Amino acid sequence: MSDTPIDGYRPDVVEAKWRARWAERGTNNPDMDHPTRPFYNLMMFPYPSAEGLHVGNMFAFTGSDVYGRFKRLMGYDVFEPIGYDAFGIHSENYALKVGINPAELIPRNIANFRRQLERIGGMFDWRHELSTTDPAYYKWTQWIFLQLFKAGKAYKKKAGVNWCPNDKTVLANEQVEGGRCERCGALVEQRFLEQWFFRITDYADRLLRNLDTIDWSETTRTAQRNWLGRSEGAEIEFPVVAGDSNVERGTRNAEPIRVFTTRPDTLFGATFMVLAPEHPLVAGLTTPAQQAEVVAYVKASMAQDLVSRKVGDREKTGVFTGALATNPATGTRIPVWIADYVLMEYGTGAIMAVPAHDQRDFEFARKFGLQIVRVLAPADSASSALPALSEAETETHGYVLVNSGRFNGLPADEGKSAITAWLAAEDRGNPVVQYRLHDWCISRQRYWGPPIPIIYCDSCGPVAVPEKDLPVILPLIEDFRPDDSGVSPLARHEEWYYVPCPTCGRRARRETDVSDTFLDSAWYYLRYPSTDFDDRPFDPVRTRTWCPVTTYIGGNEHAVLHLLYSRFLGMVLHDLGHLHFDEPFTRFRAHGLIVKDGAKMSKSRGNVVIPDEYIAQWGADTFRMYLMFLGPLQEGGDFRDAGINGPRRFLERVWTLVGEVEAGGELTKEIVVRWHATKKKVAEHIEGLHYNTAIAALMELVNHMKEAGCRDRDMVQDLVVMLAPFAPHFAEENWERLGNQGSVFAAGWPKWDEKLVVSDEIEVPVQVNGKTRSKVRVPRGSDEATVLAAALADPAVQKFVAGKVVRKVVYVPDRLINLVVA
RNA sequence: GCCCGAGUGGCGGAAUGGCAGACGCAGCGGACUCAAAAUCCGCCGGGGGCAACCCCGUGCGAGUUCGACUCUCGCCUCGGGCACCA
Repeated sequence: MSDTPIDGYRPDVVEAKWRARWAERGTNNPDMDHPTRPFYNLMMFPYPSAEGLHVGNMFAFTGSDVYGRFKRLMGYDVFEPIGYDAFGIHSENYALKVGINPAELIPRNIANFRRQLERIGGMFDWRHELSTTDPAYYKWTQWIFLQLFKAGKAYKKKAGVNWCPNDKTVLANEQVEGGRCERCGALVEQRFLEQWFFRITDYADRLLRNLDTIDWSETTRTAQRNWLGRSEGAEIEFPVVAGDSNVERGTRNAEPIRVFTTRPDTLFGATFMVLAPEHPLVAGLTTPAQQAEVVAYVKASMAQDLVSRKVGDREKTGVFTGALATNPATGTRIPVWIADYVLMEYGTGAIMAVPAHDQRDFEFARKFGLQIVRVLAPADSASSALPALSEAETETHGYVLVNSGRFNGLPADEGKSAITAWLAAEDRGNPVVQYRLHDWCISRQRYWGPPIPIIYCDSCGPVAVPEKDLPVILPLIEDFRPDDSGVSPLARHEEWYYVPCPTCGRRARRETDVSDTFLDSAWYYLRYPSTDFDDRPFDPVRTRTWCPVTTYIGGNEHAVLHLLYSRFLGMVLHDLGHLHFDEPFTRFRAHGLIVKDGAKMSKSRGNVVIPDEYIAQWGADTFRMYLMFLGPLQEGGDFRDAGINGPRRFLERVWTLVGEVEAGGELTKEIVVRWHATKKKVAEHIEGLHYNTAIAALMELVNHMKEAGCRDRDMVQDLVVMLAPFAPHFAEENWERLGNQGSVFAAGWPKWDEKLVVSDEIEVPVQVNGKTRSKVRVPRGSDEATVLAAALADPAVQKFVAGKVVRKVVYVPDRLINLVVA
């Protein structure tokens, strides 16, 4: 009986005990007002789905938590908040599916998320928990809208928008994938509706430039650069022929057509022009003879959705307007066409078509029998013989201008600047920078979001809701189903819809659109430190103390949307004097994905793993260690539950080790070196988010201790501290078992002695002709002669050197010696 | 099509241009046990050899180097993003 261990490792007991202690003692709550070394450790907050957090979420949260806990041990006051991104189409669609109001559904989901997040042992400061659906939160989302509205950064315009006929709402361009709704997969159509936009394009240049100043994952920065889509080129004016010929043809409008091109070097090859069907000049240009055809084409292309129009491999279509324009370089008269491959929302909505050097123009010219003139040729080709093209020649490197008058012979890139300069001198064009980025459409004709705080008055126009009247509460309505009208269901709720005008007091109507979920999440990091203030969105002192976010970890699926919008809003709020910084996230790292059987986890694949049962069976600490041991945080890993044994066995071993400690024993030099080296190595690995190798280093130390029969108390204690970021409950319990008071997180990361990190005697591999043949033991820092002598004395080396001449010796101190023989 | 990222044992994965396969899983052998589990010890890329050892080996093909998983060039495959953006 007495030899039965009564203190075996019981994760459930240990974890429940420490969850309660942390809550009771406020272990995870930093001093918000007087931190000595504030560190804002942020993880992208989750959308509280009905299914709960899956293993992929747990991987990400734990990854962020390990880092926060590590920083805590390194002596920082770490603020690690958590909240819920609970508004949006996703929640609403689910609510529609199950027929329960999201206002009822969401709190349930949140409760489940909270339970899971507590169970996994996150170092969250629950005092600052938030949900975007809380009026105390969205009051300030509305306030932010008003700041942008007042600053002229929010505006309303009628816009061709992506309309999902199934979700019955407008979608942002970002929510359309391959012509289909990102959420439901329905084919998206084009509709024209009044929409609210934020002027993010005003910030395109700054959003791009600042990318060089922030410490972000390179993949994320690249994604943002591509999304911003900067191109340099020229805007060029093509006069519409106003002379007799056009008058005869019946063209009434002689306003010039402006085009944007990135290839001014090919100007001499522009043999026709194409306008987008929606282009305002189309009506005026069209000749009576072409009228019927043009009108029919415009109508047909408007009926299409915005997205399927943009599918690149479609057969080209278009019609001739009857008008002619003049190529400003050649003076030639060229026909003006309309075609839907030219998009109104990019550039000027009109192009000069250079079929010889642009594939789209080439296809169009082929189909409609338009002229193709080559104006670039390989520098080494005979100028006389230019064969007909079978596809557009888009290469520029090594190409020179031909058929381009006085620019002939110039390399393409020089031609670009020369022609642009000439156009500018002639006042027919100028250099221009274009961005692919569009303004951010923030309105949604839906129910489950913060109402946009605007009131429409017949006499005063659109009026901002006074800030004292915020929040505009989202009313709880029975029928939140969107309909086909293009108007939010809120319009059907009359006592909410009609309000007195804040300016004149007459009966007016509320804006019924709600704002995009991305607006909620674009500023939540600002709210966290200030959730205890209800009279301001973010307290200036708190914000100055904690922001910008020190380290942000999240998924790369938000590389362009959320992260770009947050940056934009940061810039706006900075420029309006609300923030002392304009980049919200100093350091951002994208975590990888957890895959299951080689495939991304998703509901549709049916391979989503729910962590609860694993945590119940193995404990949160084992599960955390297992997830972190799978692979590098930034790369993700393959979830196979067989491997969870490993970390559990390891924790058991450490548990046993703690029970066997003895103080003051003699330590071998070797084990001391390993001990110090591990303290350093693990810290470095965690800092670099290489948690898998950090854990491996701890395992190695334990293996060596067992091998050496070492049960040194100090060493075991350091081991427990180093385990704390990964297995926090376990570490707390063992810290206590070792006789310590208080939290292990107050202990600080174990100090290492730089002199003891490396041993005095080392093994140097000996290579002969680059192949390792032996190793020699020499004192650290030995010079070449010493190591060479030792190497040559080694029989294993002699075997390969005997009878040969050593031509060269490469010696890398303390690393390797290579003998080159022949 | 363009832009990122990645290809290493049966599996997850390690390796500032310097001992390829750390650490772990699975597997095999052994100890303990009436037995099993747990635990502990050993083996564990392929080929050859009784053995000491030797040869081959990091998606494929070249190259740079005393030395290449690592750098360069050209391919192949997979994952992700963008895409009629002028």
